[in-house]
Amino acid sequence: MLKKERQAYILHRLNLHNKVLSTKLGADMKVSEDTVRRDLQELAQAGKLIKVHGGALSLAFNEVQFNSSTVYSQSQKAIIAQKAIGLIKEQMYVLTSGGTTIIEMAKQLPPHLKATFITGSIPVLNAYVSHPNINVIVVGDRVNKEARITVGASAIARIREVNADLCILGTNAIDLQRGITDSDWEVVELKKAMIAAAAKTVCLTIAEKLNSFEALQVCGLKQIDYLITELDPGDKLLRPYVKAGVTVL
Amino acid sequence: MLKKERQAYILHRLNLHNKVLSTKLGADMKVSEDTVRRDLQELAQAGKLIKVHGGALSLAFNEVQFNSSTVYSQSQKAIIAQKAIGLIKEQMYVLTSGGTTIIEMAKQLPPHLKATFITGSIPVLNAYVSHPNINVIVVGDRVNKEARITVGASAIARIREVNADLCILGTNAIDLQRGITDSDWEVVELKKAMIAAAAKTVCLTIAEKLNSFEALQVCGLKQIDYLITELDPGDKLLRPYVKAGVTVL
DNA sequence: ACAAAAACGGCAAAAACATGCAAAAACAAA
DNA sequence: TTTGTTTTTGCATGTTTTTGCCGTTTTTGT
Repeated sequence: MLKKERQAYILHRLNLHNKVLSTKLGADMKVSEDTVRRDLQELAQAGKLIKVHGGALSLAFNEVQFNSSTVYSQSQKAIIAQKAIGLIKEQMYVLTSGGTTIIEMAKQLPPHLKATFITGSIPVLNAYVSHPNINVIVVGDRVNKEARITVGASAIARIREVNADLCILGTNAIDLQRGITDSDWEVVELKKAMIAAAAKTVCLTIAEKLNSFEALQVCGLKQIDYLITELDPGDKLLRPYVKAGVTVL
Repeated sequence: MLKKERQAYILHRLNLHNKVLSTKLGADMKVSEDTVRRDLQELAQAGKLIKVHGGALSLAFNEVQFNSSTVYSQSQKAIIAQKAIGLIKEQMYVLTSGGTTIIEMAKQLPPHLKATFITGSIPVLNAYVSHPNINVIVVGDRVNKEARITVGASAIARIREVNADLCILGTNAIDLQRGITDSDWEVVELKKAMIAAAAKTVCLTIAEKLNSFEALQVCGLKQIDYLITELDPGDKLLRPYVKAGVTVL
């Protein structure tokens, strides 16, 4: 096997799997690991891949994984937030859960907007109260320290009394079969109540969380009216959700 | 699994769920917990996450706004806070209003203290939720933007349901004839309810506000069990209050 | 205050790496 | 073709990195 051939093969494998192992390459190409190592070294020098201990990683892998600065997916979440804000009309009553995406949305609410927001999440609350025009209603009850959200029977009872126009949920995991799922029982109960109390349910999630799931179901896909991700609505990742009857924005 | 891959996976999981556990990561990636711990250590060093006992937290979660801006009479309020904390015993239920003095108290609560605090004040709430052991109950209702406290019929109804041991009030004005007075009608209503719902009422105020009054009465002096200022209890400024039957600390 | 869980630090085995070297192969020029 | 030079490759050697293990210390929850 020629040197150029070998290196082409390495890049080929790299495109396929995003990673290669020196040992495996050596075995597959029937050359010594030293040779492979030298090849990897050259390719790394040429900027064709990223050399790591034990093998190499594709450049694409690195971009995807490490392009985030301080706040992960900040820009994606900003896009999602803007789309969600588009659904909120003047004088609406909006129920919102917690989560960084919701916080991002709260921060970006246009200053002139007059609407009423209802939440039990402390961090979201903090974002809302600095807005000049919106009304804020707090759902009271015991505070769940991990999620920093009010949970409990009273919170759920209060939410049941609400007739909101929108319920906007930050989502931990969403999946075609299982719908929205979460890991905290108390939070799940709360979200269920919020969905029941609103005319329309909006689900915010970064594309990464699509097709993942956790232990407890919040609701099925059918109960979701809008799904918002940072992707273009026509993206092929979203197609199954469109087929399932969800409006994707 | 390569080291970089592992670390990318950790960040991935972290940004998905805002927290990771060393044990779970070790099991999922089929490496020892020591390896995970070392990975977390490196990532923490690089500022990609926040290492905590048992795992790590995402940077995004850490965004809490504690504006430690110049609080008026900070040192006096710290003294008052300490005296007030002396009244709080284990397992007590404590109703608190808002105000910078109460916030100061909340920040200084000893870490081991196990008690339940009930409040409708957003800034106070923020201080409470970062305490490791106390339970926090939020009184829900509409948020009064000026006072950053929940107000309204529902809030008052919820407070009426409470049987607290202590009601600790930050005070705007106190006076021998008029007792505690305030300027915001909604806040006054709320404070009245809080006093009624607790066995003992504690009034916190800096000496400056002694012998001043505002338009609306919260309660008379007789309803106050403890008066706490930064002054020595024997100070002559406080003597009239002692005579009126208030316990001055 | 106590028991369990987690973190720390050192250790050692294994894997991966770097380096030097020599044989083999490829190449260039006579 | 022959000869000398360069490149490539595999191997031996010693070094570094990585990783799991283990005993000790720290932290945590009850």
